[in-house]
Amino acid sequence: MNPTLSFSSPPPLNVSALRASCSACSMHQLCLPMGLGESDMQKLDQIIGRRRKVPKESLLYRMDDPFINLYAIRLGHFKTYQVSAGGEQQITGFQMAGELLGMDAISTDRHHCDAMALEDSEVCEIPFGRLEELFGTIPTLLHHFHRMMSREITREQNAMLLLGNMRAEQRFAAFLVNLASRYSARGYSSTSFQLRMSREEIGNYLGLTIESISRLLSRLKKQGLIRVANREIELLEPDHLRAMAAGTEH
Amino acid sequence: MNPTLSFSSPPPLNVSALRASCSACSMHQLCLPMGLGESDMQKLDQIIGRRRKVPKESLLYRMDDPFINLYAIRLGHFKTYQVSAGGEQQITGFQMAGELLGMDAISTDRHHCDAMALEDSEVCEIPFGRLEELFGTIPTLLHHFHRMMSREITREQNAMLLLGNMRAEQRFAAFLVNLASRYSARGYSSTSFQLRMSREEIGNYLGLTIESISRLLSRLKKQGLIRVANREIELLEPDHLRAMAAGTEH
DNA sequence: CGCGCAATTGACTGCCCTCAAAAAGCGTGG
DNA sequence: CCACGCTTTTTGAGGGCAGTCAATTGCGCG
Repeated sequence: MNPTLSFSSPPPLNVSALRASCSACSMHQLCLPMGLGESDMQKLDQIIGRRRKVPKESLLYRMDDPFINLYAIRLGHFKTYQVSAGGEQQITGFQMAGELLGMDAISTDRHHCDAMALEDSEVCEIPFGRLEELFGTIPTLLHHFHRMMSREITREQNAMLLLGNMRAEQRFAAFLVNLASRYSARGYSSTSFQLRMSREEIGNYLGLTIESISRLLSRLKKQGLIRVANREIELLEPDHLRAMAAGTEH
Repeated sequence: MNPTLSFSSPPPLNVSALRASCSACSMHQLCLPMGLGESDMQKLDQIIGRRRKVPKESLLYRMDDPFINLYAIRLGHFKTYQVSAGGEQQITGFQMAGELLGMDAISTDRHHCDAMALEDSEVCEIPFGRLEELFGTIPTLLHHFHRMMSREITREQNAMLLLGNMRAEQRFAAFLVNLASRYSARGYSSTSFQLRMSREEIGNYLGLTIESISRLLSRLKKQGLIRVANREIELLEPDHLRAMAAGTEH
């Protein structure tokens, strides 16, 4: 073999460079390693599994799959949904970069829902068993993990409030405002972004039909609160939308 | 002082007997100490704070209270509810003995909802800071805690499915079936129990009005699926109710 | 017995769903 | 570039499920 091939200089460092690295990841201020020092972050890097590309519309995991890994989203968007005994599906959340997938699987050691990529995406595998071992030596990591799980709980409580108490218009405004604040936290515009999900998926998540979503978009557009072109959306009156979401607009 | 007073034989053991004790608690197979050995359970006992009685209709904590303790329910029932910006309240769950309250507060260090006793109840205070210290030395405890948080997440995902996808009758059947299985897990009858909450509270939780709940009760009664007398309820056809909840009855 | 609150029942309304058709995107291939 | 087919979205008309409003009944308690 030709000794000039790069095969001949293989410090294991490169291997780990091919693997995921939290310190180099643009999401580390939002994701699991938030608040960790340099050395703790390296320990975390060592247990993080490979990066995995997840093409649009493919499943990261499906319900009842055995639970091995949590997944941190590096790039892209996902939806998680449950399928009821009667075959109906309910989307339980839309996730974006920096968020953690799979925490609902811990309780039964099997995934509790399907997770599908809404666009070509990329995740880091986090073997949960090894993560739990790390918790013993990095209390900061443990505490932040608890915050992330707790955050997931409050997120879903908010969704319950939305589904149980709000009228269609209010739900939709809350949905837009929620997306806006999450993009804002990631350094993107909070007033102008792309909807990564179809009208049908929005409707499913909000407990409404696709027709209702379409009508709501038309109405808000007519009222001058938003501008819409296909999946591109601009919030022209964020304050008004926030008030609408809070139910305090009148 | 009279040396015959019991003061003169004060092994600290008595003090801890006055405090909460997991090993002596009938709920320890369901609650936080599940699966712990004798010595680990004693370590847990040492950090558990006082028992606290919570009279009917009084608040264990309210939204925005600083987060100090988790609470394990020893006895009784609670409801947790959020109040939206518009002042509407949404019940996010009913909790019973062996369940943990307050996990939604970890993410922000403030409670995210109100927790009110539905009847005279009793809880154990669990100082969360000290619990986190224990996690480093009792991996079993940590793992079980994660399961309980994860369980809370799946519980709420199920509630989202219910609120987003089900018709009124299906929601109510799912509600009854859920209560039944939780009483069953606690060694009580799964077919005959007391509703600890009002019709109004049931309706609020299920995203329905009190009138709808009342009509549903009447209809299921007329169909011979249940027997009702005030808050006493008996499930006469649990299989049928399960099928109704699953949406597979026809 | 009478008061107050909770629950039930009935009549009617309205929000959102269902059904249906037209319009707009979007990828493919001529 | 346009034609074509397919999917997604929009728009319209009408219906139904659960909500609203209102009156009655039942139950606990002084």
